[in-house]
Amino acid sequence: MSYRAAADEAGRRVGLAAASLGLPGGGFGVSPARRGFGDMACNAPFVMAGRSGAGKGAAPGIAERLAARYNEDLGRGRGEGGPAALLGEASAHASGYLNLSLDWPRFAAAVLPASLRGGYGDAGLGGGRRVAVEHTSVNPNKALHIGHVRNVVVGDSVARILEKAGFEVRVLNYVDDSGLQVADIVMGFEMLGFPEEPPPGVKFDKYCGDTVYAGAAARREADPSLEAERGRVLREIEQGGSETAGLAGRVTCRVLACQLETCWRLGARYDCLNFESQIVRSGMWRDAFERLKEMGLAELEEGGGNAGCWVVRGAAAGEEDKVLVRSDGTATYMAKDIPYAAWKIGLVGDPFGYEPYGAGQPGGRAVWQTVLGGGGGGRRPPGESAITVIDSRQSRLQRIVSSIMERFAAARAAGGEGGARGPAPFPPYLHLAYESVALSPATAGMLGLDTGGRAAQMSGRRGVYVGADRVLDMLAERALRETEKRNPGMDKDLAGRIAGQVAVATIRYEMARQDLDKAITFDAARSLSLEGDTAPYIQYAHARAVRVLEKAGGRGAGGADAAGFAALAAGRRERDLLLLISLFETRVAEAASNLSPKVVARYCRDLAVAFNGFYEHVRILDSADAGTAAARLLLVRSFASVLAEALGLVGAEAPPRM
RNA sequence: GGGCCCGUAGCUCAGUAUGGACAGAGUGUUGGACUUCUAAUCCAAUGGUCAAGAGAUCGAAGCUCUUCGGGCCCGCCA
Repeated sequence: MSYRAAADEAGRRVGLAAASLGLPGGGFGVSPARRGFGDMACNAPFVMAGRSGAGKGAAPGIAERLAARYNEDLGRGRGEGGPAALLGEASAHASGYLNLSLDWPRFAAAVLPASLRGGYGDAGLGGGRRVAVEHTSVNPNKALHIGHVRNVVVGDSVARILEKAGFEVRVLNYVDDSGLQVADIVMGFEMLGFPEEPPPGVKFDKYCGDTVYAGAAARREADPSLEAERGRVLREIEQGGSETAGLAGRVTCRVLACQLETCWRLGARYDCLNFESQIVRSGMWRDAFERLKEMGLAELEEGGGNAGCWVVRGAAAGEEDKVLVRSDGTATYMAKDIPYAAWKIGLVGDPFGYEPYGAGQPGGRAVWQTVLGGGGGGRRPPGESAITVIDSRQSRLQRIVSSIMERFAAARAAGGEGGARGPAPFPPYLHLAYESVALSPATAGMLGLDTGGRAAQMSGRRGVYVGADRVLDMLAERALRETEKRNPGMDKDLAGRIAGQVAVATIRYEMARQDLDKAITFDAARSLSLEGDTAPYIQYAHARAVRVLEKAGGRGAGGADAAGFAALAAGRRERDLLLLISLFETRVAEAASNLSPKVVARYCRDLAVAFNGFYEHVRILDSADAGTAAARLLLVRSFASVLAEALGLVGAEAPPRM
C-alpha cells in the first residue's frame, strides 16, 4: 500500500464520475497537493474543459459538478463497487481544481505496516530487464579527483535505483589501459628515471598522476623528440608481449587497485572490469568494422580532407564526419568504443573469459575482470540496453556510438533475434551525460591559481585539481571532531566508522542532489559544511528516530489500533510525514525512468525535514495515551526504515547514532 | 562559423519531462528556543520585474522565436 494506490483509486473514481456526467475522460492526473488545498489535487476539470470545447472559464463549473457526483458516489459506495478504501470527500476550488481528500486514519493504517515489509518502494518498472551501467572509467594513470567523484556517484546511484525499480543491473568499469596517457607514465618509468616506488605515505595512483605523468608530459613538451618515443611505447603496449607492455600492465593494474580503493570507499560497487588493451587485441574491431561496411555506416572517403579514411557520417544534419580508420589503415579510438558498446548489449560475439578480480570488494558482491580468450564462457551479455555515464564533453562522440548501436540493434531485431517483450524502457545504448565539475575561484586560489573570479577547469597535469581521497579525508576529520564532541567517551572505532559514513554521505549527497544538466562549481568551504541541506542533516534525523525507538524499549510493539491511527491522523506534522513515506515507490519510479538520482536525494531531504518538524513539535514518548504512543512509534519506525533505504539508493548509510 | 547545456532571493540550488491555485529550500543577516525523545535541530523576520523581449494559450518560471550573459564541444589525439 502506498500513495499510488490512493491516487489510482481517486483517478478511477473521478473518471467514473465524469463518465456518468457525460464528460470526456482520460488525460488527467492526481498529484499530492500543496498545503491548504486538500490532500491530492486533480486537474481533471481543466483537461475536460479543454477536451469538451467548453472554452474558457468552464473548469470551475466542471469541478463543481465532478465534486458533487464524486461525493454522491462515495456516500453510496458506488463507482468502486464498494465504499472508499482510502479516500474522503472531494471539493471544487474556485480556480478549477478538484481537491481530493484522504481518509487519513485508514491511510495510515494501510501505509505504515506495509512500509515495514520487505520490498516496500519496489517500483516494478524493469520487469527483470537487464541493463548494463558503465561508470567511473578513469584513465589508470592518476588518482580520482572531485570531477570523477560525480561520475562514480551518478553511475552508482543510477545502478542502485534501477535495481530497486526492478531491473537486473550489471555495473561495468572501463579501464583505458592502452592510451597515450599510459604511454606517458611508462616512458616516465622506463626512460626518465622516475622510481617505480612512490615516496613513503603517497598512494601510487596519486604519485603516478602528480609526479610521473605530469613530469613526463612536461619533459615531452620541452623535448619534442620524446613524442616519437611515446609513440613507440604506445605501439608496444598495443601489440603486447614486450617488456614495455608488461610494465604498462603492472603499472595500470596497480593504479587501478588504488582507484578502486577510493571508489569502494565511496560505496561504489562493480560487477565487471573491462580492459581496453584486450578489446584492441581481441579482434572485435574487425567484426564490427565489417558490419559497419555491410550496413553502409562506414564509408571510404574519396576526396576532401579525409581522403583515404573510413568515416561515419555525422549523426545530425550539419554535423561533421568522424574518422574511424585513418588513411594509413590504423583505427582511431572510436574503433574501441564501437565494439565495446556492441559487446555490452550482445551485438557482437563475446571474445572474453572472466576471472574474479583480486580479493573482491567490500560487501561481498563479486567483481569479475575480463581476460583474453575463453569465448564468453556462455555468459549472457551484460544488458539488453546499456547506459554509459560520461560527462557531457563526450556528447558528440557518444551520439555517434548511440546512433550506430541503434542501427545494429534494429538490424538484429529485423533478423528476428531478441524476443518481443513490449516497449523497451531505454534505447539500446544511452549516454547519460552530466555537466562537469569545476573549482570555485576560492578553491582554485587555495591551490595557487588566480582565476580572476571565474571557475577553474581542473587539470591533473598542472596540479589544479582537488583529489577525491583528500576531500573524503577532510570530511571524515570534521565529522570525527563533531561526533566526538557530541558523544564524549564513545568507542574510538565506532566514532571513526560513523565519521566515515558521514563523510561519504556528504560528498555523495552533494553530487547526487544536483541536476545532471548543471555544472557543479566545487567550493571547498561550502562542500565541507555539515549543516543545512546536507547529508548529515538527513542522517541526523535518522539517528534521532533510532534513538527514540531505543528509548521506547518494547512500547508500542503490539502495533497501533484504530484509535491510535485516528490520533495520529489528527496531526499535521504526522500527516506530512506519512504522505512522504507513502510516496517512496512513486519517487523511485520517477528517479529510475528519468535516470535521475537527485529525485531520490531530494526525497531523502524532504523526509528528514518532515521528520524533524514532527520531532520538534510532537512528543512521541510522552504521548497522552498508549494507543497514540504506539501509532507515533510506528510512524517513527516506518520513517527510519524508509529513509535508510532511500539513502541507500544514493549510496549513503544511515548510522544509528551520531 | 556550427552544436550541446545553463541563467530563479546577496550566494548555492529545487520547481520546467506532463503549462494551472500565493515561485520554494539551504546559506547569509537579525531575533528567538536546549534542567525535555541528541540544538549536525527547530521557530520567526529578511530577501525574487523567475536574464530581456516577442508570440501561441482562458492561463507561462515552464512551450515557440529572438536577443543578451556564462560553461562546454567541434583532430587522420584518446
